[in-house]
Amino acid sequence: MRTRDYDKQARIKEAMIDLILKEGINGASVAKIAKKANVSPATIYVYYENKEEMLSEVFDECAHRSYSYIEGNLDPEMSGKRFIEVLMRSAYDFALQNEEVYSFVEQCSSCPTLQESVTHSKYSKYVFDMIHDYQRRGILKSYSDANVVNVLFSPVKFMTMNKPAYDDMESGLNELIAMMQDLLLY
Amino acid sequence: MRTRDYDKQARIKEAMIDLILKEGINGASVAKIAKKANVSPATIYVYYENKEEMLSEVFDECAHRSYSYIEGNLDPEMSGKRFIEVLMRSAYDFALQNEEVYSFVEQCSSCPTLQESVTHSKYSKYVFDMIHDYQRRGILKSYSDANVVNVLFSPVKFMTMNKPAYDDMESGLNELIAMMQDLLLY
Amino acid sequence: MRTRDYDKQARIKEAMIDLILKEGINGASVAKIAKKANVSPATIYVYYENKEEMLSEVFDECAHRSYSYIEGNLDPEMSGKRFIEVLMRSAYDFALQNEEVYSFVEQCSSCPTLQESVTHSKYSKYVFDMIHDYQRRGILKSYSDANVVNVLFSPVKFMTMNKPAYDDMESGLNELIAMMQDLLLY
Amino acid sequence: MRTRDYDKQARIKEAMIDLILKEGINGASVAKIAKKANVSPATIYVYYENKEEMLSEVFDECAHRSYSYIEGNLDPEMSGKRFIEVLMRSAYDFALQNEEVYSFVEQCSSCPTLQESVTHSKYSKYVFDMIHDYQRRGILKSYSDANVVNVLFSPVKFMTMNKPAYDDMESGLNELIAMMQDLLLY
DNA sequence: AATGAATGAGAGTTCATTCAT
DNA sequence: CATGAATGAACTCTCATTCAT
Repeated sequence: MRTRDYDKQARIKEAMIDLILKEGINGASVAKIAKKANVSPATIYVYYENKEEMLSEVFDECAHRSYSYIEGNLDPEMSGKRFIEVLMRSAYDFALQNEEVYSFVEQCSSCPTLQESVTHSKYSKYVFDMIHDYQRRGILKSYSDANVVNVLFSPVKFMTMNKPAYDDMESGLNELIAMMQDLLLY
Repeated sequence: MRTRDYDKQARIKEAMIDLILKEGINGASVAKIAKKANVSPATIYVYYENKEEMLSEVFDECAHRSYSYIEGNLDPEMSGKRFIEVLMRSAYDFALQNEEVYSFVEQCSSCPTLQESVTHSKYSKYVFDMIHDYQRRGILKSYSDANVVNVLFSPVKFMTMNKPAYDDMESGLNELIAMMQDLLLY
Repeated sequence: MRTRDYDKQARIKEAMIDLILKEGINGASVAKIAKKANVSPATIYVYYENKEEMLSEVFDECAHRSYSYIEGNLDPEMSGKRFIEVLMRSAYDFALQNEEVYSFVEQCSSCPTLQESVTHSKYSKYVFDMIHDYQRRGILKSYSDANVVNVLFSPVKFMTMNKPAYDDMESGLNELIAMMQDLLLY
Repeated sequence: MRTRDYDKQARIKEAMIDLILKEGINGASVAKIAKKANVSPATIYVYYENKEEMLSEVFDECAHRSYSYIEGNLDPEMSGKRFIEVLMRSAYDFALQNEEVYSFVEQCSSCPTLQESVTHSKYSKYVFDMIHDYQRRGILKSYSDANVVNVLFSPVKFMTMNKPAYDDMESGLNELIAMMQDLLLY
């Protein structure tokens, strides 16, 4: 259990994410966030210059959490096949377990006002380094970075956003992983 | 009585899409839309029950336009290789030429309030039928419908939303097409 | 059963009264009235100059219905005691049976905009004539017209508007009638 | 933080009552009230949740003021005759002097939306206690509470609302008081 | 006579933000 | 640092009414 007056900023972030997920980006007004976080609206402006900054900071943190999770599951020793599987499955699992955060990030990504702050560092250097390594070692086919990342992540994202299209998510994911292993590995 | 002015309705739709794209979904207020369309705010409510209905109706039309464009470029006689190329390139071209509409559709897709009206008929029956046909004729590998559609469309979408990740869009697209031909065809 | 296209004006009046009673005077917008009466908003302006005229005309008719009902129960031959009883009971019965109309009239009475058109002829000449007759014949005490009418009607109105104050309406009314007979008759 | 400005709240209340009386309940829009009270429309929502709450709160206060005034003129030592006179005259005086408030309360009473909050405690316990006392002492006839209150207040109310029916208000009131003394006292 | 379309004005309410303490 | 009060601007939507057929 958290202490009664734990970090205000954390409470604000949480409240914000919560509200965005429950009521959409429009539902997350400063007033509502303040009430949910149990602080005054004015207090929010002690921590953030304005609402846009709030959004982008919270977004960054969410994205970071996501990368960390994926990276935490990776291991430079694993085979190319396993690498692909772990990467895709991690992204998928994270999306399911933290559906909130993921959907929040998605929502921000398509909000024009935020797009600038978003595109930077969308995928972690760590993952790129591993990809390059597998390519150098002749395990991964030498497609362009952008497209490798693209086919590894965008179809997973598609799955989570189009669940109704899939009869069985688990086997759908397995098939997708197999497809990408087939496509990217020698 | 006055007859319904369908040009007016068209102007409203256009103004709406325009504004959403320029200022995001939040920037597209009824008042602004009305001003841009050169009608009174009240007039908008002659054509739409409320703002949500506006969004979803315009969304539907946009989605429809997109499918029509893609379908218009397809031809049952073409080879499997060409089918994949045309499909992906059409989706990409449409996204670029009608960047407005495409991005609008995207934006709506990640707006919680609209998600219900969105998932239905996301991809056209016509395309599914062609896919099944190619599969039956042993040209296309027999992956599940959902995943075939997934890998054909989501990476293209990814491209248009992550342009900065690509040095050269054209060659990026070509590579992507080649990858999918490799993946899906026998 | 009414014929399918019976008098439009009647339908408008009814719809209006209905709406006022169900949703209050503010709930009775021209648009809603039109929809309920199954006519176009514009049609209403064929019959009435504007909304105020509508209100006052409908009000007048309601008031008239009320007087007619009361007058219909009176009979010049009856005793003073009976006269008072019939007058009060009629007013009360009408209020209950036509609670709608009565409450509508009340509501109009306290709407400043309408007060001018209301005060005239609030009580019928017929009733006044009977009162004068009973007074001339030494049956009714010779209080001023205004006060006789006042004590005969306002307490009944009070009852209908303060039902919760009464345990049993019927016996409350009986007592009230007895009181006024005691007060007004020699 | 800024301290609540109770003068501001008072100005809002006053503005509201003022407007309701001059232009009716419909004429008292939030914007107009705000302008008259010299505050921003948004400020009103600092003090009241919504317009309905505004109305009912202001109504309550007005009703309270009215009771207080009447009670202030009563004295347990006075004779039954005097009690009736003071009660009716106070009600009448208050209605005239604070015609605004009184008419406002009336208007609210017949507004369907407010009727719930209105019926409670319409007449003060203090007055009831005095009535019971006079009855126990054999001074006041033992009619039911509801009817005693009814005949003491509703005719006065009638007077103030039907002034044109009276040639001379003062003598009209005197007659009415005499009538009720006659009716209610042994 | 009758109507659906159209509208300017305004309704109640919430917004992101600043002020004063 | 932290806050409730305060706000102008903007929000979605409805109003009574008129227009064009």
